[in-house]
Amino acid sequence: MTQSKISDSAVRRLSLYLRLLREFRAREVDLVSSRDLAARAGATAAQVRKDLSLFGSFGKRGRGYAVAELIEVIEGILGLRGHWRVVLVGVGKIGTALLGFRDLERRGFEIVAAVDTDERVIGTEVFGVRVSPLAELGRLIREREAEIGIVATPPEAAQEVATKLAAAGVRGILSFAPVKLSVPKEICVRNVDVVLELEGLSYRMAAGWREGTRDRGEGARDRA
Amino acid sequence: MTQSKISDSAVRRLSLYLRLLREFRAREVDLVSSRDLAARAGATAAQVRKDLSLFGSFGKRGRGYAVAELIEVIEGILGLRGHWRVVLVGVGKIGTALLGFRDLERRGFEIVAAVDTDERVIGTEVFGVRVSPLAELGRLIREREAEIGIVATPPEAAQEVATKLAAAGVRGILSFAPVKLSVPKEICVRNVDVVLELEGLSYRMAAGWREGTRDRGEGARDRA
DNA sequence: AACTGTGAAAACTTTCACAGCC
DNA sequence: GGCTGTGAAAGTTTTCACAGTT
Repeated sequence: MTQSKISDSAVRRLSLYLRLLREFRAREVDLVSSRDLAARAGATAAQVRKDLSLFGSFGKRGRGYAVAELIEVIEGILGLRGHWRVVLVGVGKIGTALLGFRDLERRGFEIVAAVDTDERVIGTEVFGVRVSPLAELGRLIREREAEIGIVATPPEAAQEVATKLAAAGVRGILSFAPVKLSVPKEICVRNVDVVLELEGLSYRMAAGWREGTRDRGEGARDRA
Repeated sequence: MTQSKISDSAVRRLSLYLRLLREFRAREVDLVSSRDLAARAGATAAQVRKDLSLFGSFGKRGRGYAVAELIEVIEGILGLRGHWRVVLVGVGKIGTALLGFRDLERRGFEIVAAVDTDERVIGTEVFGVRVSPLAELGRLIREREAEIGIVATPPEAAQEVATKLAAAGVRGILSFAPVKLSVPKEICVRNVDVVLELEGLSYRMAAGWREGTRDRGEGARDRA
């Protein structure tokens, strides 16, 4: 059992490159070198080239990469041509923040339905999305063809919600609950966990980060 | 230049183990095996043992790890004995959600001050924390001895805020803005980026995640 | 018998360095 | 001259497998 699977970090970097490329485009730059991208992404030029070469040859030797073209290529790789329809479960503090976060839609993730269990929220409209009772979750997912579910409930409720999402046919779940969700393995799950990130900071602040800092970024690299 | 630096993923797993250990403790389990932890963390038993052995020998052969003791050990490793004082910059949707998120404090991260530029928010109290004008940021950090800054501002403002945080002496920054922050390299930075996570999901949903799924978790492993 | 701690092997990721092209 | 694409080398992380301990 060999490759064919691209590492998580490589995918993450592609997202990053994509964002940077859009900035370049907005500034009407239309050719970038791996070095340009690397400097801004905090990677090395060789890594940028390698990441891209995992999927094909998109650059022009001696010149660089065509910004507009590379944007399309990476969008294709990441599955971002077109919109994903997203259903939100839990309209508490995080859920509300997500509903108000225009970037999601601008980046191709449209929240097409929201549900909650709290009587006081059900029936209201939050940032233009009507909140339905949890019982409607399955129906809403099927009717609106949602493919991604966001879990923004208290941790105790998360597993039950994930099971329902899976049963109703979503293929991906983004969870803000600090618990490991068990779902059929063809469903992709990711977690966002602020406490975990803060603990990561804490570790580096307490222990490392003095010496041994692998400084990246600006410095000249690649054929130094 | 060799080791001595523990990988990010290992640190992340330690956080995870810590959380699981606390659950075990709440259920009055006082001895766990690497296998128990692994099953719940989505790792392998060997990995749990290796992660811990990077820092010392904390288990009892033939029995397992003492829950209470291991909690203390990991808290020590992660720098979580005692509280970190945190300053929040940006009391918009995300900032407000963070202020209302009691888990932060329970996990040792106390928000001791919050600032914003919006006149309508300045002077109000949000979940018990008074919001001050941005101009006060430096003074507040010094007076309240904040060591971590959270950046929850629009992306355009993030770099400027980060520079101020650094100048005022924080040693760690957690940023929700989708930009690479440049700060003196002794300051540790982490990003939380929901769009990036969704794009990661998108990639797996579009491309992989069919075959090649390295299923983990439940399955028997280690000395199989 | 159950389980840890750990060297050694395997797998994977990053960096190097250079041939090839514009 | 400047820059990509890529094998090969170096480095890192994960897994294996077993000696050692209770």
